[in-house]
Amino acid sequence: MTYLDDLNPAQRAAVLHTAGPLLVLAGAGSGKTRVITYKIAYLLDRCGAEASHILAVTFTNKAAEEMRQRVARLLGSESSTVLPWIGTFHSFCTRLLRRHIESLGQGYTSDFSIYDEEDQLRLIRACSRELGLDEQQLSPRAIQARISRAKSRGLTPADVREDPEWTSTPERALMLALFEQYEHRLRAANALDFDDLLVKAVALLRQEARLRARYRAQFRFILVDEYQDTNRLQFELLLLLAAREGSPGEADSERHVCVVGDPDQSIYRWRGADLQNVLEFERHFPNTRVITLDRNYRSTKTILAVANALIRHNTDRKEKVLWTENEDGPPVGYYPAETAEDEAEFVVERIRAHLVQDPQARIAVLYRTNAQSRLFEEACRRAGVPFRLVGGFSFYKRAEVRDILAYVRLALNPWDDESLRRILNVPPRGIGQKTLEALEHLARAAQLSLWDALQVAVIERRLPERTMESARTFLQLIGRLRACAREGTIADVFRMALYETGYVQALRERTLSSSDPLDAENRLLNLEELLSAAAEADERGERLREFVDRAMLVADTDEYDPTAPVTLMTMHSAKGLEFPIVFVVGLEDGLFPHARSSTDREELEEERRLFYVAITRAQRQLYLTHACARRRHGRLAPTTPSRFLKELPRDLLQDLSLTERAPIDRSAHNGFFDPSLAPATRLSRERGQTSSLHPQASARSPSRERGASSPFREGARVRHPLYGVGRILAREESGAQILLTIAFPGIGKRKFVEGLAPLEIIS
DNA sequence: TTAGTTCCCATTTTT
DNA sequence: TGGGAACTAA
Ligand SMILES: Nc1ncnc2c1ncn2[C@@H]1O[C@H](COP(=O)(O)OP(=O)(O)OP(=O)(O)O)[C@@H](O)[C@H]1O
Repeated sequence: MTYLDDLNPAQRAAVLHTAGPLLVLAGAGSGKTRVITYKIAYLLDRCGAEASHILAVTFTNKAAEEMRQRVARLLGSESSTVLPWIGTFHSFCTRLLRRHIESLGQGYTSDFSIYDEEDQLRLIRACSRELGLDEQQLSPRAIQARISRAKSRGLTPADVREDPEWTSTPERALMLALFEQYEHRLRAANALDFDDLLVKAVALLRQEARLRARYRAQFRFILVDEYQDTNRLQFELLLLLAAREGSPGEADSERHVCVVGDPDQSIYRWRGADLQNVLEFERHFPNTRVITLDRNYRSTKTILAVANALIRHNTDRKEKVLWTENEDGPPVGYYPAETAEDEAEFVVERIRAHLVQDPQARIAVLYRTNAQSRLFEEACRRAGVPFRLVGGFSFYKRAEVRDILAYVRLALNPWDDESLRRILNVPPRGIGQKTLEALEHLARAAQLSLWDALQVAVIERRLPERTMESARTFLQLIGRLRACAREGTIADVFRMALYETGYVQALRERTLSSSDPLDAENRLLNLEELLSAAAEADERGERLREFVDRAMLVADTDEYDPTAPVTLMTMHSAKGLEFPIVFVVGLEDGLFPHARSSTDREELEEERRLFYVAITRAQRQLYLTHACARRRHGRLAPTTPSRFLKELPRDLLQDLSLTERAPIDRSAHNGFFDPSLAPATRLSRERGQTSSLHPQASARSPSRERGASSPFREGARVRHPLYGVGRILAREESGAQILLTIAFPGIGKRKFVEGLAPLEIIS
């Protein structure tokens, strides 16, 4: 009974309740995730449940992995228990469809490709061009968002004809045509976009009664975390797998569905998350037991009071107040910086102070948009504070990685026109725009895939002689890659996609003679990493398709490393995480709440919930900062503090600009000051902040200090994973970065960015 | 016809 | 700040 003692009575009740539907509604940090985790352990440990009977759904892959580890820890090392399937809805659907999509009878094969947002945008552009639409008028992004929202509600182009969001638009005929074309092309490409993964899984289970019965019998325990942000289709899936069907022979009483969520933390309605899933849960699952948890274990009383005060400003909610036995803790730090650069300096200086005090501290900097990360990255780099950046530049979303993946995806699915289009002339092989257009024309006329069109064009000699040669070589290349995909290891396939395609060769040439050798350098490194990832997957015994699926489904947040001392990420990515120290930055109207979500009341309330999520990530110390002036479109413009700040209790906030010695090194900012800053300076003076608050504008020379603290001195020997051992020839500043020129024997000189490149000092 | 360059745009959040 | 489209040189 040991681990059950870690739970309070309400939590324990939730864990012990294992028959029938259960809805756990609870505030931030009240132990919802803990309930799910413990319940899995309890089911395996005490209820004799088989791992295969349990389906646990989390919001991200990373959360899934963490949960798996926690469950394993609870069960103890002595148990060699197989763990249940824990993952996101999307990965669950992927698995289901890889196995059964052919029964759906819509022409898909189990080799279907998964199209992520980038693929979708390319496809939409292609459709747009084909229909002769004006891109200015209908931005591909907007179309993609709208199509996705419709699909996540389970709507088809036919349904959408009646939908107000669509019929009210002036371009509705065009939009509709585009939607239809998009769907048509996806199907022809044997490809599913993210929404399709859910759409088709629902269709499959709805249509195939036997399959449904089989999975209903298997997954007798279904647990869903972050339930408040599930969409319509995910709810449908839940209904199909777990709602009472009334067919005899089914032991519904033994069936258990447990969903946990917090309506105040619903921050994904903009992409179709539907709170109706929570509100109507009890209607769809009769005899639901509802348990609420309101004791917070995460944050100090102060932080919690601030969070509670904020969220009360939402009208569209059920009142619920969290409490805690934790100590009061320090006041929430508030710092209005003059400029966004100053804000970053302040935050990083504070981080440094915290890390000196407690090297184990885990600190998060949370912002509204990914673009805001840059200043904090630079400030960290300048100060020598190591950090992890989550999101924005996911490894598997980098262009070079996507290019190589496109080769592999094309090898796996010959109908995958988007992948083919992507790499047909990458690296340049003389099959350019005109040839592609000719091929597309042929494909359309003969109802062929682009791949088949290419083959036909070669066989029937429909291309100019020069192009013929390249096209033939290309066809053979993909043919070999395909054979390799069938028989070789994952690493073999990627090696072939890297080298035989000439991709690496082209990049190597660019490291020698191009405008941006550093960029080419970094790309080569990323590809090297991709190859290692492939080799690791081989070692785990993974299949090529699993590896590629995982690459397509990785989310930004999946890169989060819980042991990193400093993490930079969006507030959205921070959902479900916790940190002793949290900085919420950029609290300015227009940024947060974002200008595009400030007018509509519902959208504004979602922004407020987002702030609530951000605040409640903090365990001990919370900082709120903003800048009084910030560069936008390159121009420095004054800003207004976020309206949300006014909603927080004054007495719990401490204005650090009044008491704090400003840790800002003025000398570093000379270049930034220009006349347009004047209003902002005045603004901050009115707050009692004067330039005398910056007495530290000492002669501290940042570059010298950096030089002294860095181990990367000229003459030092370093090891690089790709090039081996070399010697540092030069170390120079270039903007915010420091460039190292390193000579490798037998290879030559290479340039790297200090702190970015995987360099290791050899003493 | 292709490849490289310049210019110009818009710019939230993400499974 | 970067990606994409239009433009231009080979
Ligand atoms: N009964 C308990 N005793 C001690 N600590 C607890 C207890 N319940 C939860 N905690 C701790 O409180 C913190 C928050 O728990 P958890 O992440 O499960 O909450 P949550 O409700 O999922 O949070 P959020 O909704 O903010 O994601 C964790 O650090 C967890 O270990």
